[in-house]
Amino acid sequence: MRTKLERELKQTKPFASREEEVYLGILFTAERLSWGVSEVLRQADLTPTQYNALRILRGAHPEGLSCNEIGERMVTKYTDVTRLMNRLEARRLITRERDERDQRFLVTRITKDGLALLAELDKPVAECHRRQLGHLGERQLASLRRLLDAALVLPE
Amino acid sequence: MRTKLERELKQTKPFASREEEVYLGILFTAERLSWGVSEVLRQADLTPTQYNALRILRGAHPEGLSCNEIGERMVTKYTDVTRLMNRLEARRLITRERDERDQRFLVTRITKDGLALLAELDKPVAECHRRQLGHLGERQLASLRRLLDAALVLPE
DNA sequence: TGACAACGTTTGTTATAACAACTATTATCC
DNA sequence: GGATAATAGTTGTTATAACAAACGTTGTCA
Repeated sequence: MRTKLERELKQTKPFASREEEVYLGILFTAERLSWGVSEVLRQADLTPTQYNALRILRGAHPEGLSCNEIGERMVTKYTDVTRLMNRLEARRLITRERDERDQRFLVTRITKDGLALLAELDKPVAECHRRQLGHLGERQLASLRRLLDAALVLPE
Repeated sequence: MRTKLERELKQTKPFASREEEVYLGILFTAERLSWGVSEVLRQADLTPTQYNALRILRGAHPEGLSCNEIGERMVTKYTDVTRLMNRLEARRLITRERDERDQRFLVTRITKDGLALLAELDKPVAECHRRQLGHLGERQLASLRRLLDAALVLPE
């Protein structure tokens, strides 16, 4: 039987290889899932990138992080952290200050407003995930987690 | 033990839920995999989006497709097919002509040059996939394929 | 048959991602 | 200790993604 992926992509010819099919499956699923989350984030006027950065800063609260560190922890590696932070700072969701010991570093911290915004989103985001993936159940989610981890080849 | 995902994201706190972990796992894996392919495509000066569109047109050769149809078949749903095609047409990788029967439609077809460019890329792309996913082996690839398909909730 | 809706594509606008060049600060090493 | 490299962040530029409004063509229905 045709997979949902084939139907979605209106694929008429078979995939070139098993690897290619899985590759496209992962990309397509990622696209679908992140689209759902984007919808939720729109109510807070946040892009997925901005949300990701704020989540990272919440995880690093109250110590804060440098720009580079934020960029490296993001799901989609990000090069232009400066302007991303400019926008969040303009909305008072983060603050920035020079590191006393090493003036090159800029320590970025999430603000009370930022934390409050994230708190508002926690439930709707969790519900979105449950709606999109909850039907898989514990066993399949665990399998998927294990296989995705196996798929990740660490950079040499 | 910590997963590769946790290490990659330098995650210090546990994920909010199993669903969230899988969600981030899929997004991160997709990012990693597509980064590898982008590297390969760079040698042909093609973006992943352009490559995806050309692949679709090769699949629909020689009948061709309308703009909307191309946009809908793409892995990441695309809204601005017109300008994407403008760029490909400027490079003589596609041609466009009005449908005789219904002047609203614009039939887009891949050219010989476009087919030749794709043919050049077939082997390096396949090798990239094998490098990135081949180590999983048949069984795990099949499982992953099945689970990803199960994860896809079709739009109602 | 003529107004209106539906459809496919184009265009305008804005925001942001990607890349490289640049500035400022700290570390290294002779 | 001073030239040089390394590091952190900024800025400039270009290309493109996202969104909505507009345009032209075809279908529908009174």
